[in-house]
Amino acid sequence: MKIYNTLTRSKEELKPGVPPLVTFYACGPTVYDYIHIGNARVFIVFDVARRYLEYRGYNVKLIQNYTDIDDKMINRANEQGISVKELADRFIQAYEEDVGALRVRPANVKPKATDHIPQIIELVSRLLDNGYAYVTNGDVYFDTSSYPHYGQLTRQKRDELLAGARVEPGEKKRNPLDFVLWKQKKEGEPAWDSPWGEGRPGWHIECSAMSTYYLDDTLDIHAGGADLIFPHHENEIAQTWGADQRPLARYWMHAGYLNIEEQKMSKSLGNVLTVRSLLQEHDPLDLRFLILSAHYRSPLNFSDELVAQSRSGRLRLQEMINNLFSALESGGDASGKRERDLQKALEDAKTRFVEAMDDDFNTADGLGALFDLARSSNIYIKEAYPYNRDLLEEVLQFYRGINNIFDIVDISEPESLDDEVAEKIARRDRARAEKDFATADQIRDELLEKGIILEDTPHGTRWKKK
RNA sequence: GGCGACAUAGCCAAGUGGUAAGGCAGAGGACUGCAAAUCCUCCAUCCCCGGUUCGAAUCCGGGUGUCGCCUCCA
Repeated sequence: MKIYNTLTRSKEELKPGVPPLVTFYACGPTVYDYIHIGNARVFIVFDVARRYLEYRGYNVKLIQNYTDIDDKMINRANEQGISVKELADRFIQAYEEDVGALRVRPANVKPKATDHIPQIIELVSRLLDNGYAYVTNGDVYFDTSSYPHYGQLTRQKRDELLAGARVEPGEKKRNPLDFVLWKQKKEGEPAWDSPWGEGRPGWHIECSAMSTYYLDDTLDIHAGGADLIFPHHENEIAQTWGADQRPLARYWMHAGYLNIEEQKMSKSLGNVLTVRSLLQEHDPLDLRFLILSAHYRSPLNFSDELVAQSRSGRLRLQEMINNLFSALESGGDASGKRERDLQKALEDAKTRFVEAMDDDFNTADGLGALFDLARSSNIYIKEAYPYNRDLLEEVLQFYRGINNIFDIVDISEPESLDDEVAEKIARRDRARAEKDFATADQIRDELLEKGIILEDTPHGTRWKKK
């Protein structure tokens, strides 16, 4: 299993600290608003990564934090005239709803920054003790000049970073690159007692504190969106080193950007697409499929056309699953060349899928393997009759396993038909046998209105829900 | 200015040395009473110019173009 490590800019063999355990920390949302599709990409991509690692036999412990205290939280809460806590509660719930609809599985631990103030204070104290931080008027800053490797993740030296850095007026930093660990309370802001007076944590510190608290040692994987590389993850690395003289994580994974119609999503362009609004008109599985159709590190350009394409492609897989269930009804124990061909196609797909995913989670290539098997499976169903029931089950079982990672189709036993509909289908079949196509078509239209689509196959009429 | 990524058919997208996966759309055909679903066929010399090599989309050099980061944006 190879993973692209942003730290080394290369693919590396995954070697967890204590296999089969993989400790996985994914940066979670700042809960001040509904998440947008760009956020969703990150969560979906790492959800799939996590599930694939489990598929490969790893025992994944996933931590995903909620940032529930920072400037954005405070500003938004003030705008809305509610407390930061109320804001956080509301959008944590919204997040869980949205991401749940997208079938992202919850993390094992979902810590909030505000629940870990003691750990944060403790970490800041240690940084001060170790000489990596300084206090200015109740603020505590990390001293980037004290950490020689600062810039390693960003691949820039301190002075190079410095060249582009902006200096905010009125700041109490010694150096523009220094960042705040603890922020002194301003009037009307939530605050906690600390050795440096009342205040609140800076943004970067929470992840270092919480990952250390829950996982105790160097993380196997630390993941987030590409825009977190600098400064967020760079700072986390520096902090954790300063406090504990150890790397924060072995592998750094970053998901690429998602743009809208070639443009970055931004409030000023008015092109922010929330998951909530997209779910009004799109099937969440189509969105998942869309995300997985590109490699996670590539930029992805979201558009209505792309959603439509994704849907068509996804429905091809869904239809194939339906075909499998339908064929199972007439499954027997046939065996011959057709069975051998399908068996071969199945083995090929298994191999290719794992090879693709083992190569830094190449989901696009993995999908290719699924489509290839879909064709073979459809050919088998079309040409071989009766079928080999065990083989059909085996194919279905493969897709079940894959879908436990990708989650892009529904694989469940077809519902049983209610008597009224069954009777109508029987009546239509009689009409067709008598070449009374007017009646047959009328019944088909009738059922279509009820959301039931009829398809005539050489082996009888089958139905599906619209 | 510094750092970095990317450039494959109408669209999306794999492929990192051996003569271009897959999906969507499109065209033709098979099947069907008609449909639907499905299957078959067709549809790219991989941004440009050099170089290395028996052989390059894949490696090297030089261009061109697009994008990102250097601001508490995923």
